[in-house]
Amino acid sequence: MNQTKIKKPCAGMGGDSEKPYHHGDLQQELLCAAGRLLEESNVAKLSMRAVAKEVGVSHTAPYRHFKDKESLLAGIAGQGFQMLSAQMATATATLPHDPAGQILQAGYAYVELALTHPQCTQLMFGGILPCDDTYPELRSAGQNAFQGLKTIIEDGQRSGIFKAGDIELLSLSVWSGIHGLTLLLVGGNLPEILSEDFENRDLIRSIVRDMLEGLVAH
Amino acid sequence: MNQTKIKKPCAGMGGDSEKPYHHGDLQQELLCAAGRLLEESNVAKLSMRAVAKEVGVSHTAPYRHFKDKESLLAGIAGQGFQMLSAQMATATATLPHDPAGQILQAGYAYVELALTHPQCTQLMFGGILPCDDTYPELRSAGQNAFQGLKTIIEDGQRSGIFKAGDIELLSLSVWSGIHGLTLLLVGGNLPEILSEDFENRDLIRSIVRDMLEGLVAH
DNA sequence: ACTGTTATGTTGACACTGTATACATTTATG
DNA sequence: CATAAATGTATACAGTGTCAACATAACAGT
Repeated sequence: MNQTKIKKPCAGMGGDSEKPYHHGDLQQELLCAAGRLLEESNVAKLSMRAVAKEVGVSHTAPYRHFKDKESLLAGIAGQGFQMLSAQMATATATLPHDPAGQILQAGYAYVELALTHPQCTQLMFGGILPCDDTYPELRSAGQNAFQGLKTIIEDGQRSGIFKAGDIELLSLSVWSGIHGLTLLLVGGNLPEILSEDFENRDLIRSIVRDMLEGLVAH
Repeated sequence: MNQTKIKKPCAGMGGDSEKPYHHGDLQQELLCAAGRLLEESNVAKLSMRAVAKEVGVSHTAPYRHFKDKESLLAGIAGQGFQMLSAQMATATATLPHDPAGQILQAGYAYVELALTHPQCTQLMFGGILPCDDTYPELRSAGQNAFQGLKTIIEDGQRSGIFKAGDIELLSLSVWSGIHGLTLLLVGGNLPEILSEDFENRDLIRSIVRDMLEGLVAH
């Protein structure tokens, strides 16, 4: 058998100088494979043993890197939060002096990332992972993403575009709107709700416009 | 053994005239017990066998009433959607001619119901149940709840309080905002995000105000 | 270079899960 | 009362998470 062991580092993160132990970075490979399998079905059907098999190790090998299944799931969610805050940052950076435009761009990014990894999104916000401080990485990652939004709001207030008010509360309004639309889309709850079929970007644009202008008539 | 078989119908729905078979309405009792157990942990840890034991039947008895575990979960979610649309209806009814107030009341009701049954809420919107038409009851229930919101918006437009525009899109804006806040609260994602501790009702009021007035300065 | 310690991977076992099948019992219906 | 349908039980099996015992590879210190 001329089948040599292939090392695919799977996601960036490392040059090939370090491959400290038997396999090259099994931990990362497990996370990656688990994320892939997760999207192929759903969190309830993801099994530790299937992940191990996918990577080609014994069914208990993952336990050297993750205390239990929940811990592996937390790792996947952590990756998701990192991607989220990265996406939000680049979306914001594209329109340096247009807070309203930044919100729209962030909305696009948020929704599109979530729709690319719907099961991961559900995992990040879906209450399977405990809310307490069991996995501190998760909290800090979420906080990081929110910080970007606060900065947008603050900029908008300084330049007189946005109304005055508690920055965190205003940011929460925006976050809630985008987050709610995103989870309705990801959960597939919109077809049952909207009689017409809209493009996702149209929905986002509509919601962002309403958020900016408000509902009341002038 | 003077231990007679106790019939507890558990949730309204029936007079005691009909108790068609061996147990009195095992289906409903299973749903009820499952909902209870669900809230005690989370959907990943809810087991069919535990539900059966809780009700006091053999571990295969539930399969006479639910095709599989997913079907039982769908039943729980269905109950949740019914409660939701009922709550929304009564919340709306309390302030007959005040669309803005109705939105606020509906928001209170939405959030508070969700926080009373957090795991059920996650189940309703969490992507464990399939999005397609496998469980039609779910879709119709969700549609029903959304209909109430559309009526509020329509009333508000007719009385000149709300701006003109596609009713479904405007309703979606409101729904998204409330839904997003709700799921952030239920998922425990807010403590990691807000530096200060707010009362839930304060958050809802703040978001509803922002939705009505908009973000832009006048 | 040898040794022991640590990090990592494997094998085997166990209790528990979802669920199919075969059987038993109760109720409804003729 | 007999028979069919509805409902509950007993048993069995493959798949799951995870623990304990063992194996090996990398490293640290002599």
